[in-house]
Amino acid sequence: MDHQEESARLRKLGLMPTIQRVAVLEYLEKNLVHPTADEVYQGVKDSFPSLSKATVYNVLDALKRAGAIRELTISRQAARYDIMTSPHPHFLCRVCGRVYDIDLPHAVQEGDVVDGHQVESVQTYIYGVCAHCRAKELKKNTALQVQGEKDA
Amino acid sequence: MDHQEESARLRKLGLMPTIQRVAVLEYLEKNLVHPTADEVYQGVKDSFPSLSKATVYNVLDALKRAGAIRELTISRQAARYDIMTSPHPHFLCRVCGRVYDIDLPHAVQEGDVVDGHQVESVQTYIYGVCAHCRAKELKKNTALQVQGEKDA
DNA sequence: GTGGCTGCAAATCATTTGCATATAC
DNA sequence: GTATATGCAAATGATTTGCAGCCAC
Repeated sequence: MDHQEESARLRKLGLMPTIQRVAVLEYLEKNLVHPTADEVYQGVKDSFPSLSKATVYNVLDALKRAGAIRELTISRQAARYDIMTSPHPHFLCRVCGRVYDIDLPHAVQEGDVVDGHQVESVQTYIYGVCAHCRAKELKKNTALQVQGEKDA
Repeated sequence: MDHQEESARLRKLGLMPTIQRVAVLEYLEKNLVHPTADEVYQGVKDSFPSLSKATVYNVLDALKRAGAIRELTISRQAARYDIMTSPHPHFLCRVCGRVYDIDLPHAVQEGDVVDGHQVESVQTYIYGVCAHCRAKELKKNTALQVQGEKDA
């Protein structure tokens, strides 16, 4: 795998294409599950053992300020990162902790003015139980109910 | 000031009406600027010097789980707290750091199901420059422009 | 060359935790 | 009296910072 594409992308963003930046960008392109800084670090370190976590934070910050990625504060515990695409809501499952992309428009758009405030970016975070975990809970409850009927 | 009202409210929420809980609830009712845990602590401590910050965190967590307040993760630095009202977006000014309430409906409502995911709560965070800071920047730019014209 | 980046370790700071004491009922 | 909450101090964990050495240009 050559990294020409990522290098060119970084140059266009006005960022020096260091090996670390290429590696982080590549990781984010291949892992669209909204990883935390630590997950990026763990993932990239495999193929790049000398990588420092401080560098991961530096790179993520540079990419964020260059507009290549978005930072999600959907969870209080740790920021998550997402390759920049058209703005869309995110869903955090309180059971499994996964973050899903939601394909809906925001009510407010970047560039709008609301109540006199200039809008530069928008994030919508939705919290609840995801389809996957709902199905599991349903199955468990059905099993319990069957058990209860046997007991009765 | 009696605290009968807050005590009754706490009881209804299923929470023991301790002095600390009454004080925190009262503070939140009077300070609708979305304070951080530390701001609540500093504010309440004035009239209640023995208060511990751990207790503030405990109380905020109890109120949150009882559904009396909402926790905002609009900023990565610290959570902010808001007396529970009908859901509405919040705006964080990157210049002054203030958080404003925005009177608009969410695209997704609590209780909805989106992509099979059960929605329990929704937060919309809007980032940019607030009306107040925009006005200030405009004034400064105008002054600079006038200065530039003098220089020319 | 040299300015910007990386890597390391230490510092920071919000939040959590353990536990002895105090309080609400 | 007992279960629950508080207060203190120490622990945790994400993020930041300082700084010496390294790399891209």
